[in-house]
Amino acid sequence: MNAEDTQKMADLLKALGEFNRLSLVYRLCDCQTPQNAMCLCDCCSVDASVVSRHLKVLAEEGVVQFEKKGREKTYSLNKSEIAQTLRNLADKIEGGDE
Amino acid sequence: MNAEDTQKMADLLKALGEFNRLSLVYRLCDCQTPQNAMCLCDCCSVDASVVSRHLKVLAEEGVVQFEKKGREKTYSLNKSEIAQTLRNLADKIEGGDE
DNA sequence: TACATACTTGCACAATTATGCAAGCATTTA
DNA sequence: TAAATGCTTGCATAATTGTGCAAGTATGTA
Repeated sequence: MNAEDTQKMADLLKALGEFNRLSLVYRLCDCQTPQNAMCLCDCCSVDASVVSRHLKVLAEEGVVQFEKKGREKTYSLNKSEIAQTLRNLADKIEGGDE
Repeated sequence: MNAEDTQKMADLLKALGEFNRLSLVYRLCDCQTPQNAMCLCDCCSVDASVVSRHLKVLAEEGVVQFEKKGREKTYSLNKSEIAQTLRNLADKIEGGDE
């Protein structure tokens, strides 16, 4: 495993490894439709600006994607991509590629 | 998902989400036998004291386990447990439990 | 006993991070 | 146009984190 890929994986895990960000991810798990940021604010008891920044981190790491709709931004999980990445890590840890 | 479980999962992901710690995990992936800390030092270019502290974090989160052997400590990955936890997260994200 | 090896711990420090508040921008509505 | 809504950004701050060095402990060896 080269350093670049290791860093990328670490960055993803770090993005997921914060309480409020993970809460946002869990919240999005339960939504069938994309949600705007104000709606997502409900799941963590922090300022809206904080939620905005956490969503930005998640978007930068490819965990969520968003669409701009008027003055709203609607977010959804990149479910299959993130799930696949986590499963690949699980496989590697369990020794599936040796 | 309750707050306690969310925090626990976030703590695990945070433990994995740092470059040198993830490097240690990857290194242990490739070892068939438990490795001592000095050997593990090779995979990250930081002081031995730093490796010691990272291994402590990984042990606290249950990522690795160790055995004391004389003046050495030999570390190994909790492969199946961590792999299972990551797969559960992947399943949840992909919506497998709805 | 003296020394070497394997690790841990205390201290200091720089860098990063999470946060709230206030002010900003963009868009929609009255 | 004025006001409301949804979100972002700048600033300040407290807390956390990663790191190296030096000194410590514990165990093995000469």
